[in-house]
Amino acid sequence: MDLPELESARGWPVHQQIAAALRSAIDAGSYPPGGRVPGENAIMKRYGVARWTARQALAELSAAGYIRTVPKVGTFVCGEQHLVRTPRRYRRGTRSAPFVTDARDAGLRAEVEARSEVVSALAGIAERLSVSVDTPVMRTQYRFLAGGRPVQASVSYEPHAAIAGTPIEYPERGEHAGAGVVARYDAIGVHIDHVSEEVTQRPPRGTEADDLDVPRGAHVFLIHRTFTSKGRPIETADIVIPSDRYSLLYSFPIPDEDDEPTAT
Amino acid sequence: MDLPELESARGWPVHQQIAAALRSAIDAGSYPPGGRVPGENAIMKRYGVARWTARQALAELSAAGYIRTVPKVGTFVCGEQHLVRTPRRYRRGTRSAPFVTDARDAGLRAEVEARSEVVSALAGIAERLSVSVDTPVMRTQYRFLAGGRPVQASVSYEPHAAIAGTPIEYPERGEHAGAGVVARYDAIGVHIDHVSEEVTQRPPRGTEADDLDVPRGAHVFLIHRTFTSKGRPIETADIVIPSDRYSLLYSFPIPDEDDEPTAT
DNA sequence: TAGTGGTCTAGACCACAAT
DNA sequence: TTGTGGTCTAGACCACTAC
Repeated sequence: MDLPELESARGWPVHQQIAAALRSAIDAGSYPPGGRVPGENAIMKRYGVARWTARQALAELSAAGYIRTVPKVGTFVCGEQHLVRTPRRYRRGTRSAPFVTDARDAGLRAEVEARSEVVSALAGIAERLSVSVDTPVMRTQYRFLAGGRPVQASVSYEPHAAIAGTPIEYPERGEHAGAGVVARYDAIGVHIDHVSEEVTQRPPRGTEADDLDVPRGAHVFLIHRTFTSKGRPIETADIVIPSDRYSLLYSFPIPDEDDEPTAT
Repeated sequence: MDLPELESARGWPVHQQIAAALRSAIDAGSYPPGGRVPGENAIMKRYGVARWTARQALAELSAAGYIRTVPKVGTFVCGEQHLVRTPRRYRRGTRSAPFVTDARDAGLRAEVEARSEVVSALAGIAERLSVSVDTPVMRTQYRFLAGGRPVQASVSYEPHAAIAGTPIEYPERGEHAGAGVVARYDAIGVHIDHVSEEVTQRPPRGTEADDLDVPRGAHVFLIHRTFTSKGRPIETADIVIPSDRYSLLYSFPIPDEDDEPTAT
């Protein structure tokens, strides 16, 4: 317990002072990555504060990705394992999905689970795919694991008519299983030439916190991705990524003045 | 006070039940956007819970962007004003900065404050600009307002040698004030052809919460952007954006197999 | 069995705004 | 003045984990 005293008796809230003390102790290396950090009870004793105060301090560091609190086990320093998601890898000719390459770059073993079924398009998806409501679409639910831990989940939608009876009908089966969307459609002669991704961010919902192992207070990225070929939507997906262990890297050319705008 | 009873007496934590009740009341339109929502004290009375429990319920909705709690004033439903940041607009030939166009699209008046000075490059910036430490760089601090409210802040760095004595030396002065980076450098014959943005996300730090008017529990996007010309870094910036009122839209072509990789 | 964090109660004082 | 949310105390019970 080498937490420093709280000096600054200014008007600062106590929980912020404690959070600052703990943060600098971690930065100084007093608590090595993966190691145990004083938990609620320890902080209550150390500083003579109530549980609420201790928890507020820990919640602040937890949201910032400094620590991770495991219910009934303890509180630990987060190692800085940082995966980078690289949509630039949506390039043609890559055999494996972009995710697999990203994970290997980080030195992690990658696994992908997928499960497909044909469903009727709801309004939102129908609009994104430019089809009418109730059109049959192939819905595929993915779960991506790196180093044994889940790091990404997504739900993909493709108009069924475009792939029915082709070798890529079921994304998780056959010769093209595990390939990225661009490579899969290349296999049936559909040349995907554009992607658009809308990035937002929010706390985990429903079972996302459990499924993706999102620590308390941390948020997830939500990406709405649509692939198009000559302006026509080919596939759209909702991608959920825990933001505490991922960053998103976008790298692309600056279009010239005379380029035509593309669909949103 | 038309909050429903809590039916589900299952093992669910009370604060989650209250949050769910309040959320559905908002979704159902019981509390119109901008209107007042039951605060901590009201929830304590309505459901007979302690302040901590009430606050946890409100914190959940606040982090999700449903409500905004203004200290000592009250708790209010967030209107869904959604700005879209569109780096696709880094196109050549646009007179005004991309931000201004984004804000106008949302029907808001845009203002930009900027302040420049020459400083010595610290290690991180020096690396991103491929210059040595202590090289003089022009640092510009921006603050962007839409409809009178701050919605974006950034710090930009450019090697001073490249712009010293040119009409674009001070980004906020002269004929090219208010132009985007691409247009400014076009003015001195430097053709920026590529941009890379790394997106992360975290709670607001220091004065960011106040400066950008980030509600309690909400997070900000942090973008590290670098413009390059023929692979050589021209400008790099750290951009901070409140994520509760912004989404990021990336739209770009899929490179072909034989394209060369670009610098990270 | 001892320790952990998760949840919750029942109070309290404060500064500030009056959406 | 009244009501608001911000902060805090001092307890409590629980389920689960680690040893």
